[in-house]
Amino acid sequence: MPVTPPHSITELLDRAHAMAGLSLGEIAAELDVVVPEDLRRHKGWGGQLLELWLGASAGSRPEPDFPALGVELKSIPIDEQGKPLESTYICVCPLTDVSGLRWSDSVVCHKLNRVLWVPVEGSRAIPLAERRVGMPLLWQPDEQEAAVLRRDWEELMEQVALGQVERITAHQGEFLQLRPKAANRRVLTEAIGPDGLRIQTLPRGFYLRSRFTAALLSRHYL
DNA sequence: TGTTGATCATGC
DNA sequence: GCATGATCAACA
Repeated sequence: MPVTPPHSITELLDRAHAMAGLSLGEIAAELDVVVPEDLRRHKGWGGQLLELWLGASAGSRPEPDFPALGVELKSIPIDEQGKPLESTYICVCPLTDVSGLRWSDSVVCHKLNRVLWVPVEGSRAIPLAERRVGMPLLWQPDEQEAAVLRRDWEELMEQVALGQVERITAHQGEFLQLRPKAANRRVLTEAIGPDGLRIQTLPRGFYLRSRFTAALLSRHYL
């Protein structure tokens, strides 16, 4: 029952491989964690269970789950055919002081530099406790993927910098999209407005389209 | 039926 | 409020 952070990539992968094939209920039992009825009011439960098992540093800091290893952990819900059921949240989008911000310095770039993807059966037809964990995949974007991600990011951030954040929709971006990320629609944060003045707007987050994660998974597993 | 916009829990 | 972990559910 690992709780200390892994000392190496190898150790992290060993732990992740040991999870493959287990159900969430089995893992929860090992960790003495209660399994909720469903995820409606426990949306991050699965991800946090994996964090516990793998020894990820807890907390809500804007840094990788395994700081010493530079690895970000992402659980990804998949259907019967192994295709992602949801887009993947990456991080919040800065909405002020963004002029001069470069891709290579961005949180998106850093987070996606090394990701440990852990597929989990996500069909709502399967009781939560019975959903199984799949084979983990340690991934780094290849040149083409990185180029598109960079372009998406630059286009979105340019609009943010120009005070056009409220004109951005989730339709934009080939791989990366910008969507609301908040407790509810009444939450406000500061942003740059159309006239360069500060405005209050809904916080936004960067997400990876499921089309992208689907390609990434199939490229490795197929 | 796939996506977009909205929402839920938690810690600080 | 902001950052983490995400999925829900209405609508195109």
